[in-house]
Amino acid sequence: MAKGKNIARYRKLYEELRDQITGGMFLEGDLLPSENELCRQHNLTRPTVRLALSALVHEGYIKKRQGKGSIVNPLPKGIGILSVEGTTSALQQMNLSTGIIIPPEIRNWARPFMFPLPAEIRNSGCIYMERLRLVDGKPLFFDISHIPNINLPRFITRSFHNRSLFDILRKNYQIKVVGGEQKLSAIPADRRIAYYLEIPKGAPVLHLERQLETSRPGFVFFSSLYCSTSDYKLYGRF
Amino acid sequence: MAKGKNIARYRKLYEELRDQITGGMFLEGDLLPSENELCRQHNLTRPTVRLALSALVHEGYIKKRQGKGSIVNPLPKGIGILSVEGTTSALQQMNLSTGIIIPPEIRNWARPFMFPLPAEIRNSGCIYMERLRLVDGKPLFFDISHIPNINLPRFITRSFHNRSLFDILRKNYQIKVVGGEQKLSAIPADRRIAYYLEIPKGAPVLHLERQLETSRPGFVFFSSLYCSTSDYKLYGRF
DNA sequence: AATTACAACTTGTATATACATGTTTAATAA
DNA sequence: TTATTAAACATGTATATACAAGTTGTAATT
Repeated sequence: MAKGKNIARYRKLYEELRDQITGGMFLEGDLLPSENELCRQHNLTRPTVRLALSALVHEGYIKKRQGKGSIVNPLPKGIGILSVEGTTSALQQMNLSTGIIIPPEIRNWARPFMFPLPAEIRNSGCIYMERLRLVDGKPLFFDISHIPNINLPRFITRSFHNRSLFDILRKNYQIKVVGGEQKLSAIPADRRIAYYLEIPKGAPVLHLERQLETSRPGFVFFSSLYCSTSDYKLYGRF
Repeated sequence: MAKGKNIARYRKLYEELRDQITGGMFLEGDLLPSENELCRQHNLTRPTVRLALSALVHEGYIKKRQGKGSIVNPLPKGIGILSVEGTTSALQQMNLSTGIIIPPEIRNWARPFMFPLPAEIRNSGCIYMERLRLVDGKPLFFDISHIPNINLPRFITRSFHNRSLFDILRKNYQIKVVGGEQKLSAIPADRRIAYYLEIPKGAPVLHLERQLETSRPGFVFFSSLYCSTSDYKLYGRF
């Protein structure tokens, strides 16, 4: 498939600017080219350019000031996880590694599940995956993903090494996360969590359960995350 | 002042639809009037109507499906706190009450503060307030607000009873929260927190520190929240 | 009766244009 | 030199229009 052919022009501009920001081409406080300048550079009109910019605003990469311009926000110094963005994004300088505990495999959906499951999804297989995210060698997240096995060719064979699930879905399958629900709680670590996160049993742990809704109608997926926040706090822009 | 005069037309439509959704005029799964219908009803053009709708999408009130329409999302059944929306919003049916522990008062800013303070804010006074949010009589949140005392006439005398700080800022001062940062951790409850939340000392508690950025340039405010999640989980749409 | 094709309606994308309003800089006047 | 003014430029708001693409119900066809 001629990837990148039928993708909206505002979306391509969004991807380009986003890559430039996360890639360090712009630094905190820098101004993006003005809207009219972007129009000229990409041969677009202002409403189209503004579509791309408002997506960047929405996701916290930039802020806009009338009369001033589009100002690049600081990249999250902690672990960006609470906004719509995925775990690994925008973690340039931190030494983040990923340990695969259970590689992607097809399973049945657990019953009961953390969120009510639509019938189409419950009847499909579930791609199950367990990962441990380490920062500077110290385990920080224990991450369980549940993804409906619907029209995701070659998904299981892809490498998730230091790549966000969000990035893979967006770039390889044109599936964009457009929103979702999350449930958050502070719980004492059980034996298994304590073992993986290398903390005492019973220590406070953040538990985040998320249902991610996507631009593909009916396609939602799920994430369950246990975080040790004794050394690092969870950080997010929104 | 003739309030509601110089406010953008798309913003008034947004407020109207938002009130209708949170007020129960639309139920989960209902379709909003189509964009063209809203154009006719309010004598606007589609780009303007779409501005209002995209704000509702952004804040999780609706989702849109091409060819279908604008579909109303379920109102959060838990406590909506993680998205941009304030604490009290969208809690129609739950019996939420607010106990004022320390009513709004002028203080100096604490040093060190949870976020770095811009000079203009550090030199201004700080409106400090402590509240306890109870659901069905059970304390759930211990909420500390820090607001710069800059051009907020009559702020201290306003009633915060069952009103979200966000609503007050938006409707009385035309200050909209446009984003921010948050730091999240799971900590053991200290004596004071345990006392207010009526839980054992050392029980896991969610700690949420937020810096809220607004549509008024340079105006940010802060919130520090301690939540007991043993009975209710924190719930958010994003 | 079941299927197909189409029409009507929906949101998505994009252009072109205009004026309002906030910010910055440079020219001008005191 | 300092203060004021104006111009240039930034984003914000709004209109008008057009076509693409997804959804749904209906009418025609098999």
